Amino acid sequence: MADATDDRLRLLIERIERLEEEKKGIADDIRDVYAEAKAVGYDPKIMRQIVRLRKMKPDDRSEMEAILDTYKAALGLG
Amino acid sequence: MADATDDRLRLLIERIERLEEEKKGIADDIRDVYAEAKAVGYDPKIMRQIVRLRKMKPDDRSEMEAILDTYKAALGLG
Amino acid sequence: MADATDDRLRLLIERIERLEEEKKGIADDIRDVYAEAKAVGYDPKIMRQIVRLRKMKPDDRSEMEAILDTYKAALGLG
Amino acid sequence: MADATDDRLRLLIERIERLEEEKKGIADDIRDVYAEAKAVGYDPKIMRQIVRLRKMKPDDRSEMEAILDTYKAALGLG
DNA sequence: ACTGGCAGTCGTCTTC
DNA sequence: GAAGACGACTGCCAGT
Repeated sequence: MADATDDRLRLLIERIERLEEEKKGIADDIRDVYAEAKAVGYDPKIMRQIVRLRKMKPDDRSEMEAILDTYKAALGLG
Repeated sequence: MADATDDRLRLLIERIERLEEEKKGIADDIRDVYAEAKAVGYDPKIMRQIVRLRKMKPDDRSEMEAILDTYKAALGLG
Repeated sequence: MADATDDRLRLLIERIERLEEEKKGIADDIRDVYAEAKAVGYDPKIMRQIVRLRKMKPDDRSEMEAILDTYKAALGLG
Repeated sequence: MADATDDRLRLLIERIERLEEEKKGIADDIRDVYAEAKAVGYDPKIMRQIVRLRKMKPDDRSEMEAILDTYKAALGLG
């Protein structure tokens, strides 16, 4: 028995699955770019840090880095 | 100084950032579908389990469920 | 210069680090138990599911499983 | 029916559960320390970065920071 | 093939 | 109460 309710759920699930596939495709593309970067000598892990930093608003980033420096100084992490 | 090397890195980073944006867009869409499902009475958490189960190959799923039942029985999780 | 403020931060950090070490020790122990279980033929991944199920209140678990069955039926995931 | 096999599985599960509880206790303690630090004016998020940095071997950390600076310069993240 | 490291996902907590 | 952000955990992938 597959009534209207079943179909509604099925439709929602299928939309999600389609979107998940798309998302996976993009994620794979990202992975490829990092691999390509690594192949020409860049460090993927540090590139990820860069991406993270660039995501921040400049002022927030500056402030964060200033505090970080303070803490590092306090702990002898020069 | 922005030489060719710098540009290569910048290009790679920008490709990644563009892809990350696309990915986030898709993720937001997925979130919306779950929200819509919840609004009509479905349980999003359980829907996620369904999506996970459907991702598996049928044989693998059957086997997994069989083992799970065995373990549940062994522990009185009737 | 290491004034009182520095020391306060340092002390907090060191307490955290000590606790993190303890936590890692426990996590390693857990990993060992799963490895031991695997060595005698149990499936660690499914054991994790069992642990998750046992964490739930019995009534919540029953209800969840009932809904899950309904959804599975609706999608032909017999 | 609870034969020897069942008991072996049960025993393993129970050991895991006990360890999980301990782990959760420690995690809560860590959370408390961060909360305490925040209460006296420290930034927990940045403290976590410090903890991460201190976990690294000094040479690795220096090298990582050097590369990071290079990349930041290349991207105008002064 | 296995172990360790990393990224992505999931759940929690805080904020609005 | 819901939404958004953050941190923790699990699963996956690469390296050995």
